[in-house]
This record gives sequence, structure tokens and C-alpha cells, in this order.
Amino acid sequence: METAAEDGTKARSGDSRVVTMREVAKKAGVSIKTVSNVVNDYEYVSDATREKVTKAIDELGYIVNVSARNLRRGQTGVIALIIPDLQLPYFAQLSSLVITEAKKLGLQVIVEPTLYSRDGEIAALHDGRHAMLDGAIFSPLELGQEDVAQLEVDYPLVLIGERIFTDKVDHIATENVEGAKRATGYLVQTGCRRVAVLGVHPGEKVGSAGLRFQGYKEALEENGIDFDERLVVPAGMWHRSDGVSAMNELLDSGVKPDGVVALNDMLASGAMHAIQMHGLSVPEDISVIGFDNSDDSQYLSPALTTIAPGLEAVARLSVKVLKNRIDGVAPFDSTDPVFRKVSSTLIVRDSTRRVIGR
Amino acid sequence: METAAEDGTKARSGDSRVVTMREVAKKAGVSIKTVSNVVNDYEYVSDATREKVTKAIDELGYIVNVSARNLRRGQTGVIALIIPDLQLPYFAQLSSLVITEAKKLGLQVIVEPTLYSRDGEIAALHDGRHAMLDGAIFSPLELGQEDVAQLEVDYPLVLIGERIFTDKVDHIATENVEGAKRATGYLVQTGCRRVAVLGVHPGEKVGSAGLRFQGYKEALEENGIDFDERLVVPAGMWHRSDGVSAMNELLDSGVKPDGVVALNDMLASGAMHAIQMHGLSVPEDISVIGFDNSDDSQYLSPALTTIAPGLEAVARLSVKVLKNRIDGVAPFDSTDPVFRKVSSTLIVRDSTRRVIGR
DNA sequence: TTGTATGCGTTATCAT
DNA sequence: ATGATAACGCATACAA
Repeated sequence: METAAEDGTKARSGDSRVVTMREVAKKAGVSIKTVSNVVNDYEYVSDATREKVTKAIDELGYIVNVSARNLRRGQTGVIALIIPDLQLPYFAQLSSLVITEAKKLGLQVIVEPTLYSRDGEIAALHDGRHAMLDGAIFSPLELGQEDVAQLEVDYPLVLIGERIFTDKVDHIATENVEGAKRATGYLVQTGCRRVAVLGVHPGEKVGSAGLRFQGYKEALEENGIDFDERLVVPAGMWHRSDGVSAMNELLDSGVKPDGVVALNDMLASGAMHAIQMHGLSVPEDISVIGFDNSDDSQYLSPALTTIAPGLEAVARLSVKVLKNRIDGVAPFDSTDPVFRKVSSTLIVRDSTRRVIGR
Repeated sequence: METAAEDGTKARSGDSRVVTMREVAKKAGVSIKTVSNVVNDYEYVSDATREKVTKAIDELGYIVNVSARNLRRGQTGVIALIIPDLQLPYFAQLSSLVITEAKKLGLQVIVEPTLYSRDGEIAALHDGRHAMLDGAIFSPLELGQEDVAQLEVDYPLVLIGERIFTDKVDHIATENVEGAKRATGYLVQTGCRRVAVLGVHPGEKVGSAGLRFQGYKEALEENGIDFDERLVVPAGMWHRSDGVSAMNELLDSGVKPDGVVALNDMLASGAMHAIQMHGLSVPEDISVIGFDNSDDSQYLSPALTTIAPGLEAVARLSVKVLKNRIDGVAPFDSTDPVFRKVSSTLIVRDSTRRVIGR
């Protein structure tokens, strides 16, 4: 790459400062193919030759021309990451991790926010731009059961996240039911008996709200605690202000919970605020647990106990599977789609009471 | 792009489903050059020819092979966005906007987080990978006055953000002094007379803390209010918990402020929490104003009045300047570096009292 | 206004 | 183990 031209014409036309394989070959006294072999870590190159070539490469400051390589290979080394919104902490964190993992495998990432639109998701999947991408990682939000056909694309695609509506595509899933179950179970362990849940989407089943709510119910059942409808508070959005409203509603209704499972950290943050505004304290009067382990959950007052969904593993696995599909190599070169569920972890901080008897 | 091969060998070798310009040319009964002309919106193509070609392109589903074009042009159509941390809301938002703007100009963006390391910033600037990028937008954090030489790179580079330590490089700056001045001035307009400031970095001048603190002082002076050292609270980090500590410190020290300028929204969020924990109310007892207009500032309780730094404009301008530098075209094809300051806006919400007399 | 021919830098096929 | 050479698909001199 060179400096922008200063005369208003095309840059980098004349000055051929770019070092090519040919020049390296000449300097090292070998053929261009040998240089290529060294650059691509071809096995059968004598140590002596390899050394000579490496030296020439260093001295000339040669770097491969990715465009030429891509043209020749029919690949680009670039993958797309299709997500609802880069500004949501959850996805910002995910993107950050995917970028890191991809870099390790020599892949670059184009982040493509669909901004909560079904059309945006479909466009991102079918856009002609995919002709220049090697594959994609897709976190669906709006696409539903009826859109399964949209996922049949002619390039390697890996699904990530909660929704499960097909077994035809590679999928790295997060642990929603189990995570919520763990959260709820932990509150019970600490002595909570009247555990409320915040952020439920009534009627929904396959989304994160539905799955997490299911985990909550399963935990109660396993612990022999009766389900109480009055402790269930819906919230369409999961922003902090929704947590405030939901918690206020609950407290003002007269039901007195001793624990709260918020379906994400923002709701938890809002809930703690509302509790404190009611003159109650967290965790002495009411324990609060969140979900996502968002970056600032540790900076809340008190620091939030929460469930970490294992985004690192999601990023690592999804990139690896995709890369294997692109290269057509093991271990993911079977025709069977990969399905993998990443386990969640409980992060204990100060918004929950200590476990009894410790 | 095609599906991953399923036999463990290289994908897309044999099946030549890829449509080339040659095929389009044949189908349209014109030369390959003419197709190229149409694809690249060359001016002098007769309408009839253009129509024929466009039709053939549609029917064949042709899309240009970007690798080939890049190889030929010596460009890649990809720029880097070098930022400290994608997980910080401010940078997540910025990235999102830059990606959007770049897309409009046909550019793709590789986001490169440097993770608060000076070495990371230097590496990002000088990495050999830049050979395959057309240019970069860089938001420095750790690099300082003594590193100016690091910015002399051989590719188009646009600086963004607060720190100003060279006039040799294109720079789109944000309005720190003016923004903080506006924030402080607004509190005074609403009747505040004892305005505290949270998050100051003592001794620092060129960073955002220094500049924003300067704005605070200038506003007091212009409004004829005495500067009171006891109302200045330092905070090394700008997380929510730092806001809590800083505000607690202030309130416990006995000084009674009637307004608080927090140097960012996180600090403001923490400050409101501390105020409310002290049994005081926002804005009745104390007004609070933040800085950054972060995505969730509107969801705090009460919704936060804050300063929006105009990130949209930063994104738009920086991408535009960079694109012009890459192409070597007007209006940014002069040899003089561009310097542009983006103005900030006051966003009035509920954490500040109403302006008197309204 | 359009066509012909050449080369961008690499990798892959065949030799040797 | 290494070399010669033909593509890959496109953009551009230059010619017509």
C-alpha cells in the first residue's frame, strides 16, 4: 500500500515499490515456485533452501499479495458476522471475540448489523456481496421457523445463539435453559424461597426469554418449590428502565420476593435500582441474579451475580467450524451439520446472599 | 462463493459455476471491455449497449470478482478501524457508524482493537497486514506527543478523537472543551450555583479528561461563578462504580453541591445512584449531567441529560476523507492535512431541573 | 463508442 | 526437492 496520490490521479500507478515473489526468487537464486512453497509452508523443501528464501524475504520486506492469492484460490479470507446490533453490549463483546479468533486463523471479519429487521437479515444472507466472502456466522433474531428455507445458502454458514429451528445448518448454541436453571437453583441454595422472575415474554417458546423462563420453572420444580404466577413479571424490552418498571410493579403489588432472577443484566441493574429506591437492600432483603455477564455487571452496586454464557467458546467454535467448512478439512468435513451447546458458568458476586452453612 | 467441498479436498475447484465478464460479453454480443465499462459506470457507453449488457448481467447473475479487480487495481476496498476496545459502548457505537458509512462508499471495515496497549497501537499502524488494506482510521489512546513519528505511515491515515498532537495527519476531532462548557453552562442556567465535576485526571491536559475539565472551568468563569477546589473529584477510571465512589466521597465530605457534571455517562450513572442512596433526589436536590450520550443513558432513572459528541459526523467525515485520500480526488486531494472539529449537542432529559423562567 | 491484447502476483500442473 | 508455465478474472493502453 502506498500514500495517496497528491496530484489528483490514481494512487500507486507508477512507483513499483511492491516486492513480488519473482524478485525474492531472483535474490534467493531459486524459482518462484520454491518461494511459494516456503511462503505456504509446503512440507518438502530442504532446510537450506528454506533458509535462503526466508532470508531473501526478510531483506526485501516481501509480503504476499493477498488479492493475487485470493484470485488464484477463489477465496478472499474474509467472513461475515451477521448480528442484530453492534451497539448491544452482548454483540459488541461477541464481535470482539470473533474478530480475535478469526485473526488467529488468518481470517478477517466484516461485521454486518441487521438492526432488528427481518428484511435486513434476509438481505445479509442473500446479498450478492457474499460472492466475495468465504462464509458467514449468523446470529438470527427476527428470522423464525417459517424462514428455514432462507438458511439454505450456497456458502458455508454457521448459526450461533439461542434459537433452534433447524438441524440442517451448523449451529453453536448457548445454554439458556440450563443457565437460568443454574441461576434460579443458586438463589434457592442461598435460602431464597420466593424467587421472582423478570423479563418474561408470555407465550414465547424458542427465544431466549422462553428458554430462560423454562429453566426458571424447572429449577423450582426440582427444588420442590411451588410455582407462583404472581412472581412472574413480563417485560417486552430488556433495557435497564424495563427492569425498573417491572420491579416497581412487583413490589407495589404487595408480593414480597426474597430473590429475583432477571433474564438479563440490564433488567437486573434496573431491578436493583428499584429495590433500593423502595428502601430495601440488595442482597440483605432481596437477592438479585442476572444473565449474560455483561462487561459492566461487575461495576454495578452491588456487583452483580450473573450467568456467563461462554461467549469465548461460542466465538472460538463457530470460527473453527466455519474455517473447516471453508477448507473442507477435518474434523468438520462430514456432511452432517455440527451441533454444539456451550456451557454457561455462574459468576458469584455481591448481589446474592452467601450459600447457607458456609 | 460456493459450498464447502464435502470430500475433504479444496472447494470450488472444478465446478465452474462462476459467471465471468467474458460470458456476459458473449451473451450480450459485445466485447469484455464494454461489459467492464458498464460495470464501472464508464460515461461513454451508448444507452442501447448499456441496456443489452445490463440485461445479460441480470440473466446470468453475474457479479464482479473483487479479488481480480483488486489485483488489477492494486487495491482491496478494505480499510482498518483501529480503536482501543470494541466492547466500550463509545467505540462500539463509533464502529457501528463507521461500518455503515464505509458501506455507502463501497468500503469494508476491519475493526482492530488495540486493548489499551501502546505496543498494540504501534503494531496496528505498522503491521505488514496493511499491505492489503487501502487505509486506516485511528483513534489513539496510549500514543502520545513523543510518538508523533509513528503516525508517518505510507498509507492514507485519518485520526479521530480528542488528542491533538500533530498537524501532519488528517484529523477529525470531537468537541471536548466546548461540550463540557455547554454542559456546565446549562446547569448554571437551570439555577445551579455549586456545580461539582466528577472524573478529573489531575495534571492531565490533552486527554478527554483534561479538555473536559477545562471546559468546566471556562463555563464557571464566563458565568461569574467562583471555582471551588472542593467540588472537584478525581477518578482514574470512568466506570459506573467510580462514579459511585466519587459521589459518595463528595457527599460524605460535607460539601453540598446542587449540580454535578460527570465527565462521562457511566460516571453520571454511578453518581445518580450514590445520590439516591443518600436519600436525595435527582434532579430536585442535585442535577446531574453526563457526557457521550451513550446508548443506555436514556434508560437510566431518571433519564440522563447529556452531551452528544456527534459521532455520526465523525464517522461520516473520517470515512469520506479517507476515501478521497485513497482515490486521490477532490475535495480532499490537497497536500494539506484536513482538520475538522465536530460540534457537540446538548440532549436534555430528566436528570436536570428545568431552565428557570420557562 | 467499442474491441484486442497484455499483465497484475499468485498458485497448481506437470515435468524433471 | 525444485523449475517452467499456464491460468485465475479483471482493467486499461492502444487501436479501430
